Amino acid sequence: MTEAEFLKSYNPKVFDAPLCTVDMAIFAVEEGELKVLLIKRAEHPSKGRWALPGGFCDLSNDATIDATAHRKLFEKTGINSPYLEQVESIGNAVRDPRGWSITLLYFALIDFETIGAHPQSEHTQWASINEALKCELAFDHKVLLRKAINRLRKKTRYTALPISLMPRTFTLTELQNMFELILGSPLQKKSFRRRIEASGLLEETGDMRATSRRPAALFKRSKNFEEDHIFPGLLDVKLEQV
Amino acid sequence: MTEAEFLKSYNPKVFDAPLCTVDMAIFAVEEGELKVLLIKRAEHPSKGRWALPGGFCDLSNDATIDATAHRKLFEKTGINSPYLEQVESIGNAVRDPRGWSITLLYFALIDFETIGAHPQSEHTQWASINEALKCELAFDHKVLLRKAINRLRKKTRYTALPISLMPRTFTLTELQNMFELILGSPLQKKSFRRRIEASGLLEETGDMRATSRRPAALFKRSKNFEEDHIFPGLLDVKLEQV
DNA sequence: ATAAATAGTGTCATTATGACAATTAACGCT
DNA sequence: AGCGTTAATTGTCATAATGACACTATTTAT
Repeated sequence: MTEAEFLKSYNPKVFDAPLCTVDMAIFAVEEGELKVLLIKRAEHPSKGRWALPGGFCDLSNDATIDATAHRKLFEKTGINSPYLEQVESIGNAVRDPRGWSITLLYFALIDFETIGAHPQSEHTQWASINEALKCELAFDHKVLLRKAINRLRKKTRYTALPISLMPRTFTLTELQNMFELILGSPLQKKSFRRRIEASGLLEETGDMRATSRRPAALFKRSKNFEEDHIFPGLLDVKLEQV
Repeated sequence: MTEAEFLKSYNPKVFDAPLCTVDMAIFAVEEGELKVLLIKRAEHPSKGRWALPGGFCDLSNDATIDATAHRKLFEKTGINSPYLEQVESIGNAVRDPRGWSITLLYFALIDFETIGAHPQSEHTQWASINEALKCELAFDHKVLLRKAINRLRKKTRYTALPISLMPRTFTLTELQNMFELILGSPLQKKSFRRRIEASGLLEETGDMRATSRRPAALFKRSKNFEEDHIFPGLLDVKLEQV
């Protein structure tokens, strides 16, 4: 039998296949808090529970699983090009009452200022991490959320990832606040600035942020910006794993 | 409708689900070369091509995707408890001619000396990384192999992962050779030993390796061994990404 | 005994971060 | 204009970890 003949006679439905979904932890910062987008499930199972946005791969419209993730993100936030990273895939017989299921977990980092909109309604909320982890989330989404947060925290110790949560321009103090917010502990101002400057990831815009005190220089991503730039040393904080 | 009623009437087969497989890059070292296990495909598609070992999740026997990975590893190597890590999931419409498919990519690190057997036959070979990447591997397995190798190399710069490729006891020089083999560049003996010693991951067995020259102290994993121990600094090598 | 080879150590330089003080620039107030 | 307050920015030294490289130690072969 040739491969062409084999494929002609192949029926993918004869084997049991797991349910396959993409779930996303979409992070943003608002009012000095790290928040995650939650959707209230409109249908069974887990109807009425808060959940991470997600859904099935649409085989006829999504070319890749990343496309599915981008589509989900766009449907919920209107955002096209966020920082998007695959965290891990979790699959087992018990996580979804409909049957053996696998989810591809992503996280996205977005920023309200460049986007403008942050939908909030009866069925959509931006919950702070602590709030979200206190909820009874749908399925195993609490586990998923923990994995996403832990990944974000871990990478914040040795990469420049949190820059992707910032608006187009920002001050170094604002950026440091973002790092501290994610890590949950304060950083040394001087060390932080040295790191950032040595990385060459940012450049001054020339403008200043007008505040009630001494104005701060505004920075933006430079030509050679890469969000997961790896610093030569780890930031010395003890992470609380959630 | 209650959730129970919903589930009763739910048919997972009405939606098109992607094919879902687990593929593994199983690494081991032999004769000073980093090798990966390849299987010659017995069936269509890609019949006759070399491929990474893998296969479908067996929903009735595997409780989790990690169980599938462990099962595949055991089937091919007889090994039960290797270092096993999920690398990434790759899914798209074109990687498998049978249709939209997702693979969950893992890599495993094993060591021949503790295991004993390294199957090699007409249908099974341990190929050096360079050989394997020169082959026309089945499906997108060349891409998968690259991803697995790059992950291994990257983590070797800041973790103790390669210890999992070593036999139960080994000398520090042998361990350094392993690191150098993976990284593709030489390391400073002193720096390397300092790092390892400071980590507390290893302890001396008290025995010595008898060689034709000065004997070397044998080490083994200590109580507090953890394969992905993170060192405070990056090894300073420029990685060639494959 | 001596050379060769590999194991293991000593030492200083370099790089990066931690700690913390000092300086600078703006604002509001008197 | 001068002063206090606040936040931005820089200076300086200590500490930690790696890089470079030389030196010592131990074994075998000759």
